[in-house]
Amino acid sequence: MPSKNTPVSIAAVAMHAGVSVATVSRVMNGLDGVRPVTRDKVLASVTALGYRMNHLARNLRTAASRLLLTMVPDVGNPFYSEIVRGIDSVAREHGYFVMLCDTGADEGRESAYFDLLRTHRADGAICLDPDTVQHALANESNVLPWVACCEFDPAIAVPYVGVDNYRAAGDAVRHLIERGHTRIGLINSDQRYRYARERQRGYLDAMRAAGLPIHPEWRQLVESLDYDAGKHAALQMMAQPEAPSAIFAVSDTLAIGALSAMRQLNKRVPEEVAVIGFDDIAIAAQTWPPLSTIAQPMRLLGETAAKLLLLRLADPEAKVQGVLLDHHLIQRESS
Amino acid sequence: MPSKNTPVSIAAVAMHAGVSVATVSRVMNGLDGVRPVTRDKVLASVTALGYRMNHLARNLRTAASRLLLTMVPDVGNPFYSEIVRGIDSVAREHGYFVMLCDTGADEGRESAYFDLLRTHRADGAICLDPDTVQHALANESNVLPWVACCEFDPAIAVPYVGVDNYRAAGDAVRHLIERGHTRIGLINSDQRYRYARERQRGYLDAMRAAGLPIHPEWRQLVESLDYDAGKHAALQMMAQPEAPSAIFAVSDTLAIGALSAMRQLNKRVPEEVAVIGFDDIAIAAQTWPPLSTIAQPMRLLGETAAKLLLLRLADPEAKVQGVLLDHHLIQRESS
DNA sequence: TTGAAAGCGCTAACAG
DNA sequence: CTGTTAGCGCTTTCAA
Repeated sequence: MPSKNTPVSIAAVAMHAGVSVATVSRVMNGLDGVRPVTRDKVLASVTALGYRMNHLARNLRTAASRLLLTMVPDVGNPFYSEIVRGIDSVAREHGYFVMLCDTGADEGRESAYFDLLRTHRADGAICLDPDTVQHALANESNVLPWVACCEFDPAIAVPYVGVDNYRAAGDAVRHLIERGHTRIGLINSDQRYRYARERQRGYLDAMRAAGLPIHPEWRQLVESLDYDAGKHAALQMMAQPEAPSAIFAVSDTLAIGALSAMRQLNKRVPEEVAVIGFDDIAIAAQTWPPLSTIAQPMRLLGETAAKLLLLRLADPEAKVQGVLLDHHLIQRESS
Repeated sequence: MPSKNTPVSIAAVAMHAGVSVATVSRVMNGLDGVRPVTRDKVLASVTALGYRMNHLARNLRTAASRLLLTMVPDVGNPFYSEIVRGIDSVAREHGYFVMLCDTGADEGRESAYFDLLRTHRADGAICLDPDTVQHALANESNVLPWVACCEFDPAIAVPYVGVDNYRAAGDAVRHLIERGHTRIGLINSDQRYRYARERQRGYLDAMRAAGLPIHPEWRQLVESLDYDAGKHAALQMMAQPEAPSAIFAVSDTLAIGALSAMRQLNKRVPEEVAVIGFDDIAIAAQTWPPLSTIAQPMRLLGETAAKLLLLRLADPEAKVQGVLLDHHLIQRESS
């Protein structure tokens, strides 16, 4: 079976089978209205010639690529990869391929990727970038099919899925308070993210509601979500004269960095300082001590985002709603 | 500026500018042989109408999608995500988008993704799947442009990039031996991966070369590379009457799981049992104790793979070689 | 320097 | 049930 250099076209199959291209097309697309005998004849030619449809041509006709774009700020972050898995599974289930793009939360790069949508190389997009960069896409939201995942601004008319970050952060802080802490620090991330702003609001309000003191020095802002960033922030925070006895980090990666800082400082966790994270990524259960955290349903978040997008694709008119998923506290040994 | 529902085509621009579609095409592609006046006229119409080229149509003509496929066994594995970053950066530099696909190391899924190549929806592919599943693609290697990364079989005629797993594993074991260990265990992964088989060979030969005893019970095979798998394997290994005093895990994630197991067993690391991993993912420096490991140049691995593919795309005839990159030992506190 | 026209491989009316 | 035919939006000779 010589692998032909010239890819065989639908016309070649039609000729070989002694039918018209239309019939071949019908068979390839599983449309009915084709006599079994004819179908078999076509199928035989297909295998005989090793025919494979050129999707490019089909897409041009149908104006659909069956490709879904997923834009994430950082593919390396385990939080995002779990979400991506969720997206991928429902996309594949519906015959779509997903194209994963790492934007680095950069507006320019995101816009470049978004061009894939504008130029019909992708049918729809799921955006996990900061809501501040999402705003740039908001104008086109009515004409271009995209949905927001995790990050979203309810004010812009785009379907979204996420969690109630304000309440979740409050839950984390209230948990710390219940454990007897009064000096609670916050390691927060890039304020371009709405989740960061919301969680900070949750932290602040929970502290106030409990009548606890709020020290600006107990709040550290970091730019990236990697372990080192969390470590440095924690080190910084503990270097102060009156340091917190508990730390709430808005991401597990940051919290794990904080754990590492405590080790370096010879502070026992949770006896001397308690730590709680956010997300519940796989490694949170493996750290020392195992990390308490606010779990987000990552997989489901991704699946839901994909479903919302598919809905929007199926019916561009349908006004699809935003949806909030439940979080929950997982207490392990770090708090 | 009303966002038109009907996407404007090249014909619309031509009409608006009072030129032919051919001229518009020339301008869009930056070909010369167009009078500046004409060019400006066209450009003006382009912005006036908000024209964006339909790449689908262009691709059909040029038979190129500017899309590169990257097939990884598990997007959630931090080792792979760093490689993906490398691939992405050089691809983008050359005007390609990369489409990241999670195959789960499943032959069926990989084949489905590979269809994107066969049906012209992607120009080339980079495969990180087990060499055993790569074999299925080997027949088409001469006609379909793809390269292997990390996993590769030198026997099949496909460009590849990776490290010398045999020697690297030997280095890890020799390091443990130098630290005075004689009872060394191996946590190895799925034997469908050539790297797993090579590292095992490296382990075995290094042990033999040092005249050390080899106990089959000191070898644990796991199916997945997640933390839990490493933990269970380590637990299993330590449950034996004569347990190892050192463990070499073929992946950092596995090694981190082993660290977690030692904690549960109240074994001090490295005093009672030493642990060394492989890869040097970001979190390896943050564990307790910080993990010794064999570092792979992950980023460079990805960049090189992309470059090899680009080379193959530019000149399908050129016989591009396989390349091996250097690894190195990083000793931290777990050994 | 520009335009006319022929496809790229496929789908979808519309006929028969 | 099957075939004819007209495009999808673009690139690319070939002529003018």
